[in-house]
Amino acid sequence: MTDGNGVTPLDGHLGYWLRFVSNQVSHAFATKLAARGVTVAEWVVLRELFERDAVAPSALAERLGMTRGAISKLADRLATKELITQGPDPARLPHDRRYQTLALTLDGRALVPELSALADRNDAEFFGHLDPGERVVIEEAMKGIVRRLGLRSVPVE
Amino acid sequence: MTDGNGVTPLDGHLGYWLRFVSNQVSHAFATKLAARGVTVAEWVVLRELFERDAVAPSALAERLGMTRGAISKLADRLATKELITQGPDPARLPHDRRYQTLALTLDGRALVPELSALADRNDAEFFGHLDPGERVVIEEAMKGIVRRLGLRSVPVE
DNA sequence: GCGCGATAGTTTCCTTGTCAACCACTCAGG
DNA sequence: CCTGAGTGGTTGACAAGGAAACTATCGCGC
Repeated sequence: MTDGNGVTPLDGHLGYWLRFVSNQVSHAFATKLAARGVTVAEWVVLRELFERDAVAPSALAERLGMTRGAISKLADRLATKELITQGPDPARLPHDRRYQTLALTLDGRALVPELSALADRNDAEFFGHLDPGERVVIEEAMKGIVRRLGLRSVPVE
Repeated sequence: MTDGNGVTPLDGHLGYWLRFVSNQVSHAFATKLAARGVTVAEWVVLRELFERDAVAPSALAERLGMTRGAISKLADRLATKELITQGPDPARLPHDRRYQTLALTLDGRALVPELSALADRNDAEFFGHLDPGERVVIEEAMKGIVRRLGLRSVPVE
């Protein structure tokens, strides 16, 4: 797996191909989302809030593998777009005023299924032609890696 | 593939898993490279220059899927670290003074095999346990996607 | 009750990339 | 010639995230 120089070519690494394709997929998705005025990171947050309404910023940071600072700014952006609301945690009030809660607005909630359709389309464009066997192998391999290395989210160093 | 809401779960997309793993791989690699004071983008440039000495910035931009502006700044950084040299294109001189050429310094050239070893190790950590069959399926699927969609590099919109 | 450490969130600074305007240079047509 | 279109490279404004310092708040131990 080395060339004449004793140095592995870039594309000799599986990681190279994964990165290449993954970047393309994300980029294509970002373009689709941009038409709706949303970034990929914003989409992920919206999607997360759709599932479990009323989430604490730090919990989001944990789940999404971003820093609390990043979530803080992201939340501000989404609030400005009127897609989410920020407020004190009603479940904890009046006890702990440190906690915040993010939740979808009606607009935000209505938007998620539309964006989800874009995500489906995007995935199909890239992976739709794979035969089910291949698909399973790839998906299981990825899940296996995640499990084996105990990966949670990106920044956990 | 949809949950009760009629919305596909995030992890129902193959792209999600690819991105997840790919991010982890890159992040782990970035950490290893950081110990040598190099970023992933810089590594890719060094690796590219290692193969074909004397490359034009715009050619690099094309190959690596970055803008010319990004390469310009990246080259400055690498030059500051004395890993590459920037100069007029000797092959074209004295004809076209617009062309520039990037080339590794001796330090830069000596560094590549060391970084390559890190890349090998990183890839092995994540993918070393896959059996050869799985590996081939994944790699071929990725290459197939690249070929099928005529992908060249990220930004080609 | 008080103070001190932990914890949630915010803010500041830094890095790195894109985008778009810009400069320098070449060359082809009049 | 000289002008103008095209190309290679650089620069400046901006976006987005990470790291770390900072703020506000809480609750435990004395």
